[in-house]
Amino acid sequence: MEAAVKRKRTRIQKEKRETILEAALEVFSTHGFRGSTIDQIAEAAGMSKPNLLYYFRGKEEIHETLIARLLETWLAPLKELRADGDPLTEIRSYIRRKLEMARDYPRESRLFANEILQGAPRIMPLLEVDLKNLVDEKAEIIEGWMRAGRIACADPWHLIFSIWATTQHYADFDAQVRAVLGPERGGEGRFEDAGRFLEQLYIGGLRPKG
Amino acid sequence: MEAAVKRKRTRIQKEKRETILEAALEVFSTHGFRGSTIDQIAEAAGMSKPNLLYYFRGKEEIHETLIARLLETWLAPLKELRADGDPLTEIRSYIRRKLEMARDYPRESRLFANEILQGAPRIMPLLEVDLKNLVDEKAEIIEGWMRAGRIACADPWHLIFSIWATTQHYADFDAQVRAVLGPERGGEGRFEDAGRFLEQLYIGGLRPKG
DNA sequence: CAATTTTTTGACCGATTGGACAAACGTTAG
DNA sequence: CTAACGTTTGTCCAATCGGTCAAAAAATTG
Repeated sequence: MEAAVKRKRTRIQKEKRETILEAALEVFSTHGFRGSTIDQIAEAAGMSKPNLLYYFRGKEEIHETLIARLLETWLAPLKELRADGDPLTEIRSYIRRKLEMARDYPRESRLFANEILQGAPRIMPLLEVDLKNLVDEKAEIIEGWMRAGRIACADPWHLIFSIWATTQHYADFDAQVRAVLGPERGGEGRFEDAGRFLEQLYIGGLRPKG
Repeated sequence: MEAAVKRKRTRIQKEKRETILEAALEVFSTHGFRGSTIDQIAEAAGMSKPNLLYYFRGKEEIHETLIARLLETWLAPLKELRADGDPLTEIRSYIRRKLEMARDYPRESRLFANEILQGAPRIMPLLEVDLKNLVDEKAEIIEGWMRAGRIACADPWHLIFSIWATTQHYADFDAQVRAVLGPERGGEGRFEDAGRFLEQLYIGGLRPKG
């Protein structure tokens, strides 16, 4: 209670909130926001609906908490791109990190994709500020490499978009990827195959001419 | 009525069904299946809910009709990939066609993305048969080009995935692309920029070594 | 014109939804 | 023990959902 400003949470509150968020991630990522019900989340979290609503004010607050926390995780790989590294190595590492995230955190990727797909109504401000600033900053770095002739010239923003697209594809469109590859080729090896392909594509496509 | 097998539709029925499908595409693509209501679709189509339900048996049937029709449109660009053409030209044309579809039919792309994101519950059989067969066939062609040394060797399935991902990204994640590019760079020119970038990436990445 | 068929609508229904609430339960400090 | 606190639950509610239905209104046909 208090003035709602003070964050005084008991141990149980912290634990239960985590349990709920974990369950909500599972449910939201597979059914979308409107497709998910509080009952579903409550059941997945192993508690009753009123009990869940004791820890979160409502469905919206759960979703907001999840998205806000997710954005940090999502920006992290790009933040690691360093201007003082070897360009091709830096880009290759970034692709690898993003692909690992698609493999290890597909639910987070799908939650994010769901939100963007529907116009990002709940996070547009964050995208326009935090994400845009980060991308602008890193695009600047990449552009510097290009001007120095260390990699081929290309639009750095669209380069970043293409890396997002190709890597997250394996999380967001997993159902389609599996369907097309079939049971044999669609196993766990698909991420290694994808990694090899993407590395070759980007190394070849970005190697400076000459 | 009749035996339901015979398709005897009056002029009004055909027109109204088209109006409904157009409205449903708009609504479904921005809110997903569960996020959309019949009332929303009816209002977007300019008619009452019972009137809409006079032309379609239910929400599910509208969605199914939409998806079935969409799949044809969606497979078409890949079908045009011809084994007897110049490899790099064929691939470049395919990328261009897909990018044009993302630009001109973003709602269709998002409808499809929504469905796949949630595990493709309604079209998995179609993916496993129609889509898989088509991709396998075209992957075979691409593999032939690679064996002949006409383009660099790479996994043809993942090559196709990457083309899907990078082109559809501009429709599915349009909100994010616009947010990052900002008002100036995010205008209509973004598709031309994307086209130039992707062409360079794939031409460079697939040019045979030597 | 009247008869018939197609189209449209207002009223309604059962099910599900997000959420409220008081009562009950459990735990711990005195 | 009791009082105070945090936690949990059963019950209930208003709103919304997909869908039905009978009857009105148009349109078509004779």
